[in-house]
Amino acid sequence: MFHILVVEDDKDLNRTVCSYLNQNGFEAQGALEPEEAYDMMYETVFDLIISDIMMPGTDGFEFAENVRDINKEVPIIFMTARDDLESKRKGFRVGIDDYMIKPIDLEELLLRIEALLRRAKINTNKKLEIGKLVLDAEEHSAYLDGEEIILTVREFDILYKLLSYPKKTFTRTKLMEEFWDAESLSGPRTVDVYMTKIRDKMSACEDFEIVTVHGLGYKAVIK
Amino acid sequence: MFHILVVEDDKDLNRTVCSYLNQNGFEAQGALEPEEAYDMMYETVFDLIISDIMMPGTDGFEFAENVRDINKEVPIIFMTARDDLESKRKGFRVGIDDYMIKPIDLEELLLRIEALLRRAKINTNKKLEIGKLVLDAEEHSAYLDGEEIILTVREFDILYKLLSYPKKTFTRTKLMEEFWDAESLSGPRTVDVYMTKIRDKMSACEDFEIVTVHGLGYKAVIK
DNA sequence: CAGTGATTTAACATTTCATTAACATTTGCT
DNA sequence: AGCAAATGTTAATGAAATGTTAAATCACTG
Repeated sequence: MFHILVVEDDKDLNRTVCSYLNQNGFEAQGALEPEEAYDMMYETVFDLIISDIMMPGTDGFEFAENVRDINKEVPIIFMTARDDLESKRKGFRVGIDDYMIKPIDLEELLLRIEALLRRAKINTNKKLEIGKLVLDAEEHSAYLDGEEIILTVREFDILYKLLSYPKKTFTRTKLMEEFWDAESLSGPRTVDVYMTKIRDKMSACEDFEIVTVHGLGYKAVIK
Repeated sequence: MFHILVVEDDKDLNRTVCSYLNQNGFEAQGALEPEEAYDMMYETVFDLIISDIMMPGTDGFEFAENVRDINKEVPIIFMTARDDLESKRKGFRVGIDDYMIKPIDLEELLLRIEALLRRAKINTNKKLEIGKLVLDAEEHSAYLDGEEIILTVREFDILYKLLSYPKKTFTRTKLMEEFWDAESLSGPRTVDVYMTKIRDKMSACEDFEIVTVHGLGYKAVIK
């Protein structure tokens, strides 16, 4: 559910970190060099990036700056063999969020990832409870008052997103960027159809409402 | 100006950290024990808290939990002599954001504080507060005394603009350039209608006024 | 390859809101 | 005061956005 990008030219370390994260409930993907990372960022929206500093070609600082130009929000953790203050200073200056010295303690990395995601307000808590409604991101299922409500993957994703950020308006485009393949040619009106479906299926739920923001998009409002 | 609370029973270290932060543009205050810290939190709203783990009386974990009960948002950094994973785990579990091992490298502490504040700031919505009126740019919504006032996108945009630059006069043309499509052929009198609508919807708000600047345009004046 | 369910499109219904135009009022000026 | 121009106000209009439904398409499974 949470996508993490690991940029590290050491193949073994890369695989170790990725598989550890994958075993712990994340969707981690590895890139061996910044160029590969850029390509992957076209495909997937990552919730967090872990990057080495010393890499062939673009170094980690440059990479972090480029990432920041595109996305000011995504948390970045640097991983490095160097423990000199100048590197740290440079790293924090280009907008990283945390800094870990190799050898990496994987469990600590996990703790720091969770702390950062929590702070980035990305809910690591995989269950969302809104009154009598429970959304379980793990199971991709919804229960209203204990009774399961069958939602398709798209329906669930959209609803979960909206309810994760109550009152925040999402444009159709934003939602599609997030949940549809990049190459998808579906028109934005598709989203409208999903809203009708979600509203319909959730009509028995009194605890929130999907509100249309005319000219912008949709938002969930908790009552 | 950011307010930082340093909770550390070692008087020397406490003073060292505080004065270093104060020299670097922060308003740091020290508390020698959690009880003192609670008192200070009554007086001041802190933007960040740095806490030792081992302290007489309440320990750092308990302290962090208590702080979290009151304020779920404020970033917390732990500072400790211990470097055992169990402590880290416990710390991150009670909701801290970062963890530093003594002896503290002050410059690194500063970097981490800045990274955390930056992230905390990204997550604060751009809110405009004018007396009892709150405009939330993120939500595109207005609350007067807690009660939501429904505004259309245009109404909100215009009002937000005017209130962002109180007393500055905006011509109809300027406003239209900013919020209308470039190809829009709408006449400038359209803006007048919006002013009527905004004044109407905001009639219950005593804290500001939209003033007509005859021959020029409109401005917001805060009372 | 048929069948099931999810997704998308298309068409039509409905709602919202931007715009205009008409008329009322105010302002600035002589 | 008296006039013209600027602004205030209101309601009606229509274009654009959204809601809804059903049928078409796609993707997968047995």
